[in-house]
Amino acid sequence: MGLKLFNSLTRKKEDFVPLRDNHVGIYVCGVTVYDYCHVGHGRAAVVFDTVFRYLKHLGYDVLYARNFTDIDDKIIKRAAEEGTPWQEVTRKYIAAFYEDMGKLNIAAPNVEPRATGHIPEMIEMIASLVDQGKAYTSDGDVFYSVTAFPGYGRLSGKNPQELMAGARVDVNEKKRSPLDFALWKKSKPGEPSWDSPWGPGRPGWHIECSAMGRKYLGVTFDIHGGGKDLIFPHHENEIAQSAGCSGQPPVKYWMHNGFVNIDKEKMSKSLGNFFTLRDIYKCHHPEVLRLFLISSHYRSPIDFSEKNLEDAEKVLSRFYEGIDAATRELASQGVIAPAKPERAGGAFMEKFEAAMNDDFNTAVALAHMNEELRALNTWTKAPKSQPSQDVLARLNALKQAGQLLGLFSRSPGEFQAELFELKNRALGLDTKKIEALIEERNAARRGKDWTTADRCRDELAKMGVVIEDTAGGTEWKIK
RNA sequence: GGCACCGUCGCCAAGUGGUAAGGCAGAGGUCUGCAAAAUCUCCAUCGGCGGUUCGACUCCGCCCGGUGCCUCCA
Repeated sequence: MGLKLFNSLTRKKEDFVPLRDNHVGIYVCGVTVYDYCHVGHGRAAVVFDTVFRYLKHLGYDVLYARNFTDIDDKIIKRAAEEGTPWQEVTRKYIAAFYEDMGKLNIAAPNVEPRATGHIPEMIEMIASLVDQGKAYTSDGDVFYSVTAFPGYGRLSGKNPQELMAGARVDVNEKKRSPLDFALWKKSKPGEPSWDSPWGPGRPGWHIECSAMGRKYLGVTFDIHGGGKDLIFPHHENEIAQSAGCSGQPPVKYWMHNGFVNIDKEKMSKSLGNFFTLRDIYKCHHPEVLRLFLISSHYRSPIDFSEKNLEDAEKVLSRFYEGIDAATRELASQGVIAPAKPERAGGAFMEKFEAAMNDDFNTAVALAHMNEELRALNTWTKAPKSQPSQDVLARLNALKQAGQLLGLFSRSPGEFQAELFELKNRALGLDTKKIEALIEERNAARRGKDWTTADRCRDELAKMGVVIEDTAGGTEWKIK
C-alpha cells in the first residue's frame, strides 16, 4: 500500500504518484524574517520536516525547497523601529530561525532560497505576465489582473464574484479590481529597491514563491506546503501567477497544516496570544514540543497548553527510559545496539508505515510505537522470553520509527540530562544535599530502620525529587 | 453576511457503514521493607433530534455549541 495524501486542491485523499518516476519536488513556504518564530511556525516546520523525512524513507529522491521571505513591508517597518538597516533585521531573524528550529530537530532542506536573491527571476515572470496581458502597470506598480485567470478561487473554494461583493480590501485607485494583487511595488524614497522595467521597487509577496518554486523544482512540481492560513490569498495568487505565466498548473498536491490554538483560538500576532519557540524552550525540552506537535494529525487544529506539553514529556521520557533499559539489558547479554538503527522491517514497521502512508497519520504511528514500547519493556523485565537478536531488531525498528518522526535525536542519557537541567533551573536543587539524604536513607535501609528511610524519602519528595531503587543502586530524578 | 471545518472516555487524541487505537489521570493486582519504575486488569457508544440502511458514531437533513478563512499571518 502506497502513500496517500490529502490534496487541498481536490479536498480528497489521493494516491501519491510523483510527476517524474522516483523524483519528488516539494516547496514549502517558510517565514517572513522580521521576528522570532512562534509555535505556529514550529508546527509548520515540524509537519513538513516529517513529510520530508518520510518521503525519503519511502525511497523517493526528494528535492525540498523552503524559502525565506527577506523583503516585505513588515521587515521595512521593523527596521525602522529598531533603527537598523533592513538587512540587519533579516540577518538577525534568520539566525534566530536556525537556532530555534535546529532545536526542534528540523532537517535542512536541499535549497533555502531567499526572495532578495531572486529578483531577476521574479522580474522575468512579471514581464511575461505583462506581455501576456494578464498583468498591468499602474504608476510604477504592477498588478495581476485576477479576472484574467479563469480558475481563480479554486484552491480556496472562493467565488471571485462573491469576493468582489464582500470585498473589504483596501480601496486602491491604482487597481482595476479590488481582487487584483501587487506583483511589483514601487518603492518610496529611502526604501529598499531594485531596478525593474517599471522603475525602482520591490516584489510583491506572492511572486517570490512562484519564481523560486519554478526555478528550483520546475514549472510543475509535486508538493507545495504551508499553513492553512496561506491558502488564501497567498497560494491562490501563486497559482494564478504561475499558471497564468506557463499555462500549466504549478503544483500537483497542495498540503496545508492546521493551526496551533490557545484556548481554542488561533495563535496569532494580532491576538497577542502567541508563544515564541525560545520562550517555550525556557521550560520545556524542544523534543517534547516536537512530540506534542505530532501527537495530533497535521491538518487538525492543536491546542497548545501546559498540560498537553506535560503529557508529551511523560510519553517521551517513557520512550527514552524504555529504550535505555532495553539497550542496557541487551548489552549485558553482549548484544550491542547501534546508535543509528539500520533499515528495519517487521510487523511493527509495517503498521507504522501504514499509518504514515495514510496522509501522515502521526497520531496512529505514535500509538503503534507505544504498543511496541510496552512489548519491549515486557522483555526487558523478563529477558528470557524472547531471543535477544529478535529484541534487537524490534528495538532498532522502534528507534527508526521515532527518528523518522524527528524524535530520539539524543541518547537517553543526554535527554535525561537536558531534562534535568531544564527542571533544575527553576528548582535550583542542592545536589550534595540530595545525595546525602539518599545515603542516609540507604544506611537506614541497611539497618532496617524503615522510619528513618521513609523520612528521608519524604523529605526528598518535598524537594521535588523522586527516587528509584534499582539493582544498580538508588537513582533519582526531578518529578 | 458568504464559504469551510470541528464537536469521540475526567483531559489529550485516532478511527470507521457492521457494534470505538494510543497517551495522561483514576481503580485494583504483580513486583518492592514501603515507594518509584515496569507490567497486568478495569474504565466511553461517539453534542441533540429526525431520516436512509438489515445495521450508523461513521451517510443525509435540521438544531445546538465551537473555530477558521473572506486583510498581513505557519
